[in-house]
Amino acid sequence: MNLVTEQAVTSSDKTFFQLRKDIVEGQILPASKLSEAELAKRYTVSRAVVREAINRLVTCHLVERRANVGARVVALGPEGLVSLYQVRESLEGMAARLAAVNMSDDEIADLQSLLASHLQTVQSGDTYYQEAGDVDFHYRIILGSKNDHLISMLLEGIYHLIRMYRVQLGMAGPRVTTAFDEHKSIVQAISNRDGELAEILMRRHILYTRNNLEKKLVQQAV
Amino acid sequence: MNLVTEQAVTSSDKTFFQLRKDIVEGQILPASKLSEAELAKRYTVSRAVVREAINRLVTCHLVERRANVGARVVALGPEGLVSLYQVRESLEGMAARLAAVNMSDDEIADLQSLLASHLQTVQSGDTYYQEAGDVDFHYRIILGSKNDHLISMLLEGIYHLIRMYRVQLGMAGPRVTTAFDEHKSIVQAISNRDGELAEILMRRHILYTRNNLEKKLVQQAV
DNA sequence: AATGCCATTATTGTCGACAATATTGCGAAA
DNA sequence: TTTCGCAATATTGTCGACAATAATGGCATT
Repeated sequence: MNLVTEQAVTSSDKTFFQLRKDIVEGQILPASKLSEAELAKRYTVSRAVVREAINRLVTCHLVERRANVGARVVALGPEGLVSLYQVRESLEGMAARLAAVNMSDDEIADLQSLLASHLQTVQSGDTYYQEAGDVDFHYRIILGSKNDHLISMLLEGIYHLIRMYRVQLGMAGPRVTTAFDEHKSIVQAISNRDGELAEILMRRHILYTRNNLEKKLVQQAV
Repeated sequence: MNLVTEQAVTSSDKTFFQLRKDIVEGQILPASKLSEAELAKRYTVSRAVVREAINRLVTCHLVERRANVGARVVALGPEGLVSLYQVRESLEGMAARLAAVNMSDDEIADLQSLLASHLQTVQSGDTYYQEAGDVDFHYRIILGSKNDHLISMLLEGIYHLIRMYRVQLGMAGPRVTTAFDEHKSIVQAISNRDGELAEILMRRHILYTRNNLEKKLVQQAV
């Protein structure tokens, strides 16, 4: 299966994608139980395909399963968010380092033009596509690492969990202009083929994002 | 399921562990096909449990599956080893950083005594337990990070793949005394609660190990 | 009234059979 | 002879039913 254009070929794939979507987007609430029989009825498939879909969700760390008891959607806590961002900082920092070495000149040019279009968006005050743009930016660098292990861990593992947090905490993400400057310097480092700097900047960028999220989390708790 | 003391409760668990063992230890060769029917006969279980076991192996990146075609044990190449070690360097560096903050004083004391016992082993010229000792060292630091995502990625993901490589390349691992000194300085940084240094040293340590493996790989190719 | 035990019930784990898809090998046409 | 297409075969995907295990509730005992 391709990592980016995930296309569902089997019935189990579709159920998996559907369930993942429902969980990440909050249709199915955290800590809720996933009954195999019930889901089988809901999606009009056999219990076997639901089972397989659930197993895949387990490997994404989106649900947890106990033998002979059942599967529950993970419960999100502040510690979970922190630990997730620690892993993300580590992996995506390495991705930036590798991207600086492994991206082609064309890919870097594309990345720069993406950045330019983001600048336009920011200046026009349009905030709607901001998150999508941010995701696009990070995706390109991750893919630019050309490291399959890294790519799959980030794109089919961590990123869905992070999206789930974002939806759950109801944050479309502020920090637009400052984040843009950070993106800009990362691209600069990559186009200079300076992997070490790219890694440092990417890690800082993610750390700032995390701090920002935690701040919001505290506000929300009050 | 506990991450360290993995105990098989279900039939599918046992089959999974058995298959993983057979693959990692080379009983089942890389790039060989995993026929569901054949394995079901071999282990005297139903095809469903074999299927589930194979799916779990897929998530460990030990086998690859294509829809309607089947599953094959991954083929190991030099690039794969490099990309694996890049991920390991990144994650385990972060683990060391976190361990410096999150390990208890008792755990650090245990780590130091482990190091002392390793010194004894090295001085006595005994090389047999060297690899086990090395694994034990790294495990403690990984667990010391107290980050569940990090722990599961490393211990139930990457480490089995690395073991597979080691077995496949037939290297019990040299570099005993130098590696010991590196371990020593890492422990020093951790007991000083210096996370930043611990991360740098761990990353260097893993990079050296990788360079050493690559050298062996080239020698073998000649 | 509270607690511990046992039967009941519901849910998950396992199985064998059938359906759908990919591979293989044969034969026909260029 | 080579290549294309089709039929035969083998393997995977899906299904419903049964077995095993855990959660539930009532009953008896203290």
